Amino acid sequence: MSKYEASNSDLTKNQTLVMGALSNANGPLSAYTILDELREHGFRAPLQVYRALDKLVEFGLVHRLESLNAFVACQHTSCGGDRKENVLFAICEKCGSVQELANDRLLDVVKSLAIDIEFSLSESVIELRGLCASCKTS
Amino acid sequence: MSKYEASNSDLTKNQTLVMGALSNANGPLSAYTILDELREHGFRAPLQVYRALDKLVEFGLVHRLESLNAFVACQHTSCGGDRKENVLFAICEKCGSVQELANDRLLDVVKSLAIDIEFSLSESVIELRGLCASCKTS
DNA sequence: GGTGTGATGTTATTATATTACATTATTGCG
DNA sequence: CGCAATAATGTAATATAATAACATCACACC
Repeated sequence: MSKYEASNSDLTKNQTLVMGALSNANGPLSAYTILDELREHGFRAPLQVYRALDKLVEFGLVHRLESLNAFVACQHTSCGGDRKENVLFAICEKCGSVQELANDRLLDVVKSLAIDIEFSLSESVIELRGLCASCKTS
Repeated sequence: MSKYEASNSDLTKNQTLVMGALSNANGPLSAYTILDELREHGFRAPLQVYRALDKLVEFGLVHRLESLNAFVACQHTSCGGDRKENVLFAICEKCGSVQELANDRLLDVVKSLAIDIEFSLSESVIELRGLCASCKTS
């Protein structure tokens, strides 16, 4: 199995459980929140969660939010391809919702900036903090 | 003292010590690394470091790197002004060096993107990962 | 001199993540 | 099939990062 061909049906038992927890959630979850939710399914230790998360992130099915130390299910209809690293997030500081975006213009600017400073770019962490559309008005 | 007027001479004893540790370092330091370096100066507990860091970040003299859980001295000749949040970082995954940048074009794109999705932007976390110019060639 | 505010000290605790090692499951191949 | 290699899992312990709670100290200001 190529690392780009992983689909939900290929996932192992633990990966499926973690993916399910993240898919059911309406926002990002911490590893320990996932652990607590999965105790009823036999999870006992953080490592069971972290190992599953590592693989899910590798498959592109889950993203790690660096500024939250949390994880969120990919919102693209088909992630796991070459756009895996080309995403950014708008994180609402009021309701905690996360909107995942892929913006070519922004990523082009990032890439050209990297070239300008002779930086060999492997990944961009872009996380916008603020208020989402609905929290902004309420 | 306005929060924009803080200079090194205004800093308290602990803030000065933490600022010194970060200024001497050639790259980012974790709060606990700072703690260890400052034990000889009487530091005993993490909170002494975190409280100083909170203020230094507020003053714009130090930036927090979200993807590293670490802190770095501001590299601008004069930070602490209105550009405080308008910076991004290129983090070398080989040597650990961090280059701080202020790029208007990138930040304009971020702002217009936020407008597009009706997101009220308060802060942008932009951290590029890859290889710096010198590590790239060696 | 008393009062308010900010800084500091200290202990304990919570939150996040990894190391180390043993075991089990699955895959691929002769 | 039987075996070896690889991947996944289980478990305990530990490392790392950050905060809570509470007491005390320093100092400006009236």
